Amino acid sequence: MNLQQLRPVRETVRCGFNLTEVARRLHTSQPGISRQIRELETELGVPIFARAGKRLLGLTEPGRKVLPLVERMLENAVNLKRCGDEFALQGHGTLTISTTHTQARYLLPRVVRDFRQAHDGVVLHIHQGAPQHVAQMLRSGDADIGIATDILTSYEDLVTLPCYRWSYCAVVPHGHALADGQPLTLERLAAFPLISYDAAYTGRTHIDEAFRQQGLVPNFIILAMNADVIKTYVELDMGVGIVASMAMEGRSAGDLVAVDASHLFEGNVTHIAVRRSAFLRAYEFDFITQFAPQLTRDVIEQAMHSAEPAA
Amino acid sequence: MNLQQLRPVRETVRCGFNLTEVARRLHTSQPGISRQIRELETELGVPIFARAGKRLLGLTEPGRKVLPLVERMLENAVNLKRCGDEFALQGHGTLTISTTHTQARYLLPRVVRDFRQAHDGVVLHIHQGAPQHVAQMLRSGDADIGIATDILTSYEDLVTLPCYRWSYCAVVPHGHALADGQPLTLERLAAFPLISYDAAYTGRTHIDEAFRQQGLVPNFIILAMNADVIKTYVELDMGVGIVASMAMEGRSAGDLVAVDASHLFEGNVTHIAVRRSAFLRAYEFDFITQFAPQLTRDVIEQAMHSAEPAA
DNA sequence: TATCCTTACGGAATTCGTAAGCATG
DNA sequence: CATGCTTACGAATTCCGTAAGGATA
Repeated sequence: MNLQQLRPVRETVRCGFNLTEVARRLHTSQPGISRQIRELETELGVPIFARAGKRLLGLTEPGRKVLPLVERMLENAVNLKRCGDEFALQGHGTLTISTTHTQARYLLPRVVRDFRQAHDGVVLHIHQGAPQHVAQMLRSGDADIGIATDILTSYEDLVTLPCYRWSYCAVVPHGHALADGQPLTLERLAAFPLISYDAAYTGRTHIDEAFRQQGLVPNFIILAMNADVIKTYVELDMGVGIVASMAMEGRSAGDLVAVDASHLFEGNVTHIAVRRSAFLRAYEFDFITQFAPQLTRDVIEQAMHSAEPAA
Repeated sequence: MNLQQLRPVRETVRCGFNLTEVARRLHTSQPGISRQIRELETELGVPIFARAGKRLLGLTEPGRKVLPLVERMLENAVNLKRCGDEFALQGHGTLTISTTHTQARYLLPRVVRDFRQAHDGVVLHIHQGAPQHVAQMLRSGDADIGIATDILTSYEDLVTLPCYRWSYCAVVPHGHALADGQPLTLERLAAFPLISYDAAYTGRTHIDEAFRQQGLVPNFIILAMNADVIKTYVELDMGVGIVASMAMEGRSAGDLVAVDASHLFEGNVTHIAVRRSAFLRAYEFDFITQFAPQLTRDVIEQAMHSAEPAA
């Protein structure tokens, strides 16, 4: 058996069973891929892929059983390499974070600054995307650490740790009727055209839920993907923005005013996640602890090695 | 990286860092071993073994970190192969049980008979040894399933499941003073020369403990490794035997009489164990369930995938 | 001096890419 | 006929065992 034979198998599934594309992705020839797959199949004694004539259709029953083991194997190989690198490169390395806009824009800068100071040999990649994209990057091994709200909790192969709780605030232009110092209510909010996050993002469900429970129908006129866009439209006086409160920290001095709305909507919890079976390098532990101080190395390791809280 | 490079590393540790012996054990040449180790070290970029000149002394610090990953990798390779075999051989295969004498002699026969009936293509190996030997065979991958009392509980890489509780009985020749129908007491027992298990076996600690707590000093004249030996000496009228009660089931009709002692000594629990990261074939689940009906496939899988009950 | 690891070298086996073949939508 | 997988073949590489070398107890 050979690790060379495993990569094509994993990639074939990811590429929708098109060997030509697998070859392209793995930078090798298509017959090579074809052969390695068949070699593994002969060695294991079972067909992994279902074929119609010369075309691959999907996984066979043994294939479905074998695939997770193949993936585990490949992940172990990466872990082994990483473990070596940690000592070999002594603090140098790469760290890929996948996260949503809100985190990347408002929470990470401080953490990243401190992290760079402590680990100036580590090259940091920060990917930004929708929460489910974050999860996918983590699971495929394209990212080491994922930071997002909610969504990450549902995957068994990820370990998801709560970091902190946050809530929303309304954003209005200076002198707006809602900035009169009176406490905000859902009724008052619903009277204005609203601008907030698109449904796929940042716990929008909690916003909708709050209005629904009060029997109110909010008038969302723009659904944006991040707070910067929302604020831009608010500045154009197109409506009242509802954004994560950290997007307005230290911003009330500008043209916009933040009005606390934490009592109106259920709070969201930002989570940080890693692959359960990943080998974390020392600086990865450091990063996580810097992002959420209560998540010390011990806490993280314990969470990774313990089971799901009721699967 | 290559699986060929990993095996020598694991074996080197097991052989006490003697490459010549590693080569012998892996049926290859010594320079080959030497090279593969160095190749892996170069690829990882760190030395795995500490060397004094040309001699290997032990693991380096990176080596200690790398070793468990190497072992996991090799185990995964075995799992993958097994997974294939399960489909390819359709019910054929091998099952290696490592267990203590008491289990092998008195409990397993019934289970093995039923198992063979259900899986006549599976070749069954039954190894017998001391409890710690059982654990060792399991951990090294030389056995698939281990059955023993107590000891197995302490390893993190093993999943240990309780099967049933048992206790002791005294064994005396027909017409012996202790076979008078009166309930047995520790005092009465201590008055006779005793024959029981060697300290390394089958929960001897509970026997010693019971006497100690009553301030009695039992007079053990023979410490044997299994009940058959003990019974032989009892038949020669050399003393009173104390054996696991299942060793006397359906035996009171012979020359020997069993006298219940379950109220005198704390009960022992027989455990069944597998490697936590093993891939269990269908017939392995079957075997376990046949040995302990409450251990269904679901129960076993849940235990394997969940964490230790407080590490 | 015996043990034990490394280096050197050459033959064997494996690997891999190109080119051609063939089935299918 | 375009796409997609397999087969065929030859070059390049890798692998591996034998033999010699050198260090250490």
